[in-house]
Amino acid sequence: MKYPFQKIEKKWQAYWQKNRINQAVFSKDKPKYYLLEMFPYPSGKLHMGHVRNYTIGDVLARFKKMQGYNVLHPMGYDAFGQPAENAAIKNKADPAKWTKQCIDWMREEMQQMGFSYDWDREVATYLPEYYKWNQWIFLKMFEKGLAYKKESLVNWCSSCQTTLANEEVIDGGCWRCHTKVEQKDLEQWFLKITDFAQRLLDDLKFLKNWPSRVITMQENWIGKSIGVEIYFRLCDKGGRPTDKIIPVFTTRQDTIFGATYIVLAPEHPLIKEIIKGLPQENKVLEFIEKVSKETKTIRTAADVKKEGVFSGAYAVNPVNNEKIPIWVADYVLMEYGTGAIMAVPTHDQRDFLFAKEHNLPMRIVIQNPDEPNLKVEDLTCAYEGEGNQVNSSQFNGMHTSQSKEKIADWMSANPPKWIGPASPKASAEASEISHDKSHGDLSERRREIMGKKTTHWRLRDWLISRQRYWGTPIPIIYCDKCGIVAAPEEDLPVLLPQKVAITGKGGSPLSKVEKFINCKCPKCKSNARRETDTMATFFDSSWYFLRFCSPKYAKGVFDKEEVSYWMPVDQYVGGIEHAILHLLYSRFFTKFFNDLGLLGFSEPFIRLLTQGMVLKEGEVMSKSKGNVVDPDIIIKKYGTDTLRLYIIFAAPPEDQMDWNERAIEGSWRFLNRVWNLIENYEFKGNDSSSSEDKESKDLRQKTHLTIKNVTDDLAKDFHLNTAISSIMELVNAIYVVLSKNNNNKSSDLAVKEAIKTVILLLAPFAPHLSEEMWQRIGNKGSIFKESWPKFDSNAIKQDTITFIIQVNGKVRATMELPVDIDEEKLKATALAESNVEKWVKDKTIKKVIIVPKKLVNIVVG
RNA sequence: GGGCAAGUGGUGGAAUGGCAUACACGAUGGACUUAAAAUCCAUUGGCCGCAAGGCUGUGAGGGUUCGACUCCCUCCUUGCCCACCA
Repeated sequence: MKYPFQKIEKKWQAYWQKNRINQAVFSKDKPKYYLLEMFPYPSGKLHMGHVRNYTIGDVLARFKKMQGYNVLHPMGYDAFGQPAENAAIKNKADPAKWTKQCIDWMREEMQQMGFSYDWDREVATYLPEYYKWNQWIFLKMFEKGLAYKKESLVNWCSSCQTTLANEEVIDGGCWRCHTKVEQKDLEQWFLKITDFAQRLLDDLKFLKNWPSRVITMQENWIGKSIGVEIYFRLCDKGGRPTDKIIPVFTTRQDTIFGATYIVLAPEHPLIKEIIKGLPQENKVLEFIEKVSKETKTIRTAADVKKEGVFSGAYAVNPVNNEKIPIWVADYVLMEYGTGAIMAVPTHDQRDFLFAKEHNLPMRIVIQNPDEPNLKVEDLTCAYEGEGNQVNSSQFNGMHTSQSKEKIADWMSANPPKWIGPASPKASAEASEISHDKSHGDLSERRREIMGKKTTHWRLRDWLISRQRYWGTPIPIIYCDKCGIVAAPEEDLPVLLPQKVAITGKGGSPLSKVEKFINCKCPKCKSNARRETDTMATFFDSSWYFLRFCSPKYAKGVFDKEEVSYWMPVDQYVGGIEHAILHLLYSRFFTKFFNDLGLLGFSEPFIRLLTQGMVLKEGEVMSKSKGNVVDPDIIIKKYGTDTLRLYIIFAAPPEDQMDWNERAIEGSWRFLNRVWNLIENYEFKGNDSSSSEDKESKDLRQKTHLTIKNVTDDLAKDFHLNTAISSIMELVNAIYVVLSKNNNNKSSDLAVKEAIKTVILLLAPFAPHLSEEMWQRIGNKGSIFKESWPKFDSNAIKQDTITFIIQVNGKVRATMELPVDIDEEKLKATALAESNVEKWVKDKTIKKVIIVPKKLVNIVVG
């Protein structure tokens, strides 16, 4: 008989809603458990990726609930963003209406999946009651100097007509539409995430329950390098050192004596000044012009030949007063370090290739201990390894493992070996060399030293301005008299105007809405203008997990007491694609709130599970490939529980899973087998007396072993797929007993216990079926009010064990023997076994290894 | 170029130092059926053998160990992340 999933699923979904089974109530009586899945972008339709993500989360949430935790399991919508705006342009619809419609559809689909969300806590980021707090947070950051406006080269997507954060540029393209990203000079709002770089890096060590690859990805992204900023001095046309300084950053200060030229990035602000009036001027300008036309992707492709030109100018190396030429080349990037490098062709492969190409001088300063007395003429590539210093003045003979530190200290503490004008004073001109304050503060730079130990970060400040309509308005006002002024807190939210013409072209749509733009300056009351950019939507999602704790709280961004109870999130489940973006931003926001004194912790997510993608025949499901499997169709055919079970069973949660239309039949068959356990078996009636026959005992043992295995799998390492295998094994064992006994009452008690256990263990995976069966075997109320079964250690205890008998490590027999058999007897029994005897006779027994309760290995020679 | 994963039957996968391939899909054979579907039963890594049993087998090669899918070294392959990062 097939189980009637249509009826059952509707029935229990209605029951859960009516009885508020999933409502999370603030209560300190029970331990809390906050389980969160990454909220979706409301596209209007759940795809298999969502189904997998939310099923994994739901299994864990329901399991924790049955274990007696007070579970918070909320859901919401990341509702601002370009897709809705683009859909609105396409359909000539209002993005707000469109978004609301999509949310309604998605909510219905999620309810149809039977996910145990507390729907009273639903949040949607496009609602003023939510984005008001985005604006509040922004103002707090502005107040603390963490939100600032700056003109700089930024990533620009011509297709999306907006700027992008560094984290949103993937392989040189826009993360949404893959259009090649251009560099544009624009004035934009940034968040100073770089102020948190050290803490974001250090605190990764607390995230013991995050996948190591996410940790590594974040480490790489933050990208700390420790080195030395070395101060080269620019020479005038007569070749004498001036007081202008060119700082270069290196992590290889041990090679400073081998620096034979300097290279500036083509965008370096000092170049034009350096080349003025020199014969090379035009050639250099032409080169800069040429490079500026290349996209970053082309320029940074690894196999491209390095190109460059001599600037005509020279600089002086502070450690030995050596005059070396300044080049301009495309292999040096303005974004990293100081935009200038010292080139050591003998010990850096890029410099080596460039020097060979342009016939630049080389000098060996590190000798490879395995290949000493290397000469420049013999080099076919740079030697980048460790070794002993040569040609390095007082450091000669020292190994790089020591010299690195020694040279850094020496440069930081000693004056440069200038010849020429006396120690130069800090000049305003010189401080313009640095293009970004985060790369080292020139005003503090001491000119009395050769260099300074410095740390550089790959992490850049977070660009949050978007020239789009569908987002949170940045609450800033521009006044001709007062400059940049924060919108007053009492005026929040600065509402996003309705009925705005959106074309997707020609800058921020809000800039054309006179009513929105024109306002009074909060300070001087004269006419002023509002900021027309909106916030990147990653801003919205960087704190939504906090809002869930008190979603309707009107007096502040969140209720401190509720947050201190529920937070941090105990288990977060989501896609690996957010390994950097969302997860880094959320960590940053949490630290910021912690600094404000609003939170008593600085990491938002204790445990993280990144689920794998759902593929079809090895390919990502996508509309363009036409290989999308619609969850709705599967649900209509097999029901939600089958879909949920299959998606968990098919692969471990972290791995990719390949959608297999046929394999889902197995899950469907299994649920029917479970259903038929009570259809075919007379469950009601008096329990017959417990029997001590072997069959009952074995089944009881299997039941309790299954409880142990499933509990471990769910609690420890997310082995959700094997949890289901264990339940399947138990069901198989029940059928074996039933078929043998033909409903013989002697094993009745054990069978009943086993069936009951199956229903309970299956509840997190197949909640509807379990509820129905639980009721049908005579229980009242929801199964989720039941406690998770506990195994009886006596039932698991075995009297006998199958010992493995090996001879020279090869299995020659297995023997069923008492657990507590003593070693001598075990040895004797094993040796007496006929097959073992065959392998042992005529040979000398060298050794017998006994592993208690497991095996005997007889080593013969 | 650097980093991190992973590599097991026809397929998804299990086993984290102790019986390799649990559980499931598929396949083959059988029962039931007029027939099919559904269901149930049996078999299912390869080779040898009537059988008992044996040999072989977890990407390749080496090592540690009484014993290695598991630990170590070298290499190959695939996936992901970062990348002219100085």
